[in-house]
Amino acid sequence: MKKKIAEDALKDLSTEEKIKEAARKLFTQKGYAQVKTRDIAAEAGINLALLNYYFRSKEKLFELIMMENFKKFMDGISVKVVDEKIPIAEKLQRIVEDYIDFLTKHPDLPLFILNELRSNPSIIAARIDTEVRPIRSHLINQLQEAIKAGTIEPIEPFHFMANLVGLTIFPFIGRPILQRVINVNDEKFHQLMQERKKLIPLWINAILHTKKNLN
Amino acid sequence: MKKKIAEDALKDLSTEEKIKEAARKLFTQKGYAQVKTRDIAAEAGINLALLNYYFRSKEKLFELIMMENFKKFMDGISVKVVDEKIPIAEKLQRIVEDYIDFLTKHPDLPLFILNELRSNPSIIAARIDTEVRPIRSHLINQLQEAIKAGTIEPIEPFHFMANLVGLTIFPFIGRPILQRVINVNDEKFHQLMQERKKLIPLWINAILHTKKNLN
DNA sequence: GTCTATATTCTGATAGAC
DNA sequence: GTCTATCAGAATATAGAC
Repeated sequence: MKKKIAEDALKDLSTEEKIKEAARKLFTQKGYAQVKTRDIAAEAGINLALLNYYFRSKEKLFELIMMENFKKFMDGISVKVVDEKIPIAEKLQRIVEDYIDFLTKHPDLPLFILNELRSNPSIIAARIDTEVRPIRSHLINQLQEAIKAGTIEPIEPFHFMANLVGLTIFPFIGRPILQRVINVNDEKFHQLMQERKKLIPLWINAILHTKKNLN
Repeated sequence: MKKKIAEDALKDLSTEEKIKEAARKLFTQKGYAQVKTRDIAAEAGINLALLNYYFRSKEKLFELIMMENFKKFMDGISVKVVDEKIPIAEKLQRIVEDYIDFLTKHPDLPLFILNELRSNPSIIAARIDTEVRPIRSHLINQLQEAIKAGTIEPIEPFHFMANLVGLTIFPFIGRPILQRVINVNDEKFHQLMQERKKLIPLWINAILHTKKNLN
């Protein structure tokens, strides 16, 4: 029984939350400069003055959204990864699966983050050090142990990370161009992303067993 | 013998070219809305009025830059790929090598393109159809022939493209976060990108020989 | 808390002197 | 062709009534 929900998802929220949700949506989609305070007010279905009443300024509101987006983006990775002592191959499966689910729900986040990072590298620096580094260390340590044990071929941690993240995230940020070039509709796209949950770990595994015969 | 070049690379250019170069730099780095006409004038070392004198409006100037950027981005791929009848593995080496060289010279282009594509999908649609599709067709045809011949394992063209482009481009757009997470300096970064010229084709090859045993 | 009206600042574009 | 000064409109923020 489908009730009329979608008409305005903001209906049940407090005014403050309505503004925040409207701002989150627009800022994340378009970035700071493209979004006008009037757009946010219109999207939230409230008056322009209320934005300043609740959040003082456009800039403060944006900072709030940005911080929450960073947190969301980080949490997308960090769960379930650090503590457990399962083998790296299996761990990859979980990471990729979780992150593809996450990206399906929040497809605009990566580009938002990458743009912010370029124009504002310092803001996130501290967060990376405290939040991402531990995960990285854990994963990279496990990688290097496996290399030392001879289970996998030697690989630079940078390459490993770039491959893992690139294979997982890139289809989402390159989606418009990829879908047009390969001629794939939205349904097929999501089906392919589901496939990638299984395939990426397989591929990473293949990469980790490829002898690097440079020159 | 190093002459004092870098102080102002715009020095020898005509006023019109100075403005265009300044606009290219800023628009490509930050996007349309973030850049103010006054920023461009300052960067070019000229007066604000001259921007309108030469280019009529900010929008016209941006469109000019955008088109040139698209062309550059496309040309980065299209050369050398279509006509020749060399095997796909070898072709991949050339594509990846050329494109990494290209991205090293123009590291801001991918994010610029991806942002434009999201906010303005229609503009590029036609260009993709006329310019990228032929290359795609050629490469994908070759891929599917190899699959039919049993030379490589079956793979969705979408996955193949997403992997190829993702592995090549992503390190450049994710550079700020990757470098911080893995703790890699600029020199090392470029060294790693040189390595990837050889490694990515190797990895793609490994992927193309991985049996997809789903479920 | 919410609104309308208005003040203030920013930004793109032009007029007119040189 | 180049500059200074300025305008017109857009965009953010606030005052003040309800």
